[in-house]
Amino acid sequence: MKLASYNVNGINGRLDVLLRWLDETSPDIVCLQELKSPDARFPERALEAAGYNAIWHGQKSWNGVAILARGQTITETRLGLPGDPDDTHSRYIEAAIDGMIIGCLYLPNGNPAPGPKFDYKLRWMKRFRQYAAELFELDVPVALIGDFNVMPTDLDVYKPERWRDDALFRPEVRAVYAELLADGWTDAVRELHPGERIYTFWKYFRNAFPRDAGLRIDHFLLSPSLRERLLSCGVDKYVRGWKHTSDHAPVWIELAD
DNA sequence: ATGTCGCTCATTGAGCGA
Repeated sequence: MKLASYNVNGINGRLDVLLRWLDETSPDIVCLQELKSPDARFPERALEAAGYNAIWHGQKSWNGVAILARGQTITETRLGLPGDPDDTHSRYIEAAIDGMIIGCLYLPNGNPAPGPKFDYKLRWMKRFRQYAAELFELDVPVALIGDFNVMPTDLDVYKPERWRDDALFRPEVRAVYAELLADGWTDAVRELHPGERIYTFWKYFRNAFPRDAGLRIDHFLLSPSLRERLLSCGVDKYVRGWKHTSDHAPVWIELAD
């Protein structure tokens, strides 16, 4: 069973890229971020024609998350991250699929830091950690998947010294990510490849992709029972080289059935 | 500071967030 994460950076603007990738790689479950689409414009029929059921939480212009499943029932278990009724951003959606809980997240970027956007990011992360702990206690298989907008360590940045003050790499942010790991969650990609430079995002400007000036910010956090089933992982880096592509590449993990 | 995108509102370009 293959689970994937893909920040599409506009699901309607890049629908051709998404459909081509789905057709070529056939992941079983897909978490999408940055739909940049209101609910009414989510391309439900095109995805259905490609063989995928879907649930989504859209928003005009920004944010937006969705979960796709190929030939499997998706039972929505949550829309929106709990802990702040005033939070209007569409950044979390969750479902039960095939005996697992799949949480799909688009964590706030937080730039510029310091500032109100960075404060929101930190608050969101703390809410997320608290909620993740509740899921952890349920003792069911859980995967928390998406664009975390966090590089966990120096190994996850092409040039760490240039990113020290950025909201994706500041110590406060990495500390919360480290606390998630200390809580018992496993970073699936780092678990399988502890010493390897792996990137999932390359900026559009300054020729970042050809220079491989990348960041690893798209992650899979696994509960203990899913960690035991983890077989392999990868980044579909070639997709980042396609015309009209997102600034992220799809990332995937394979679990034993 | 810069760079390059998609989206929106409202006209062919500006502002925003990333």
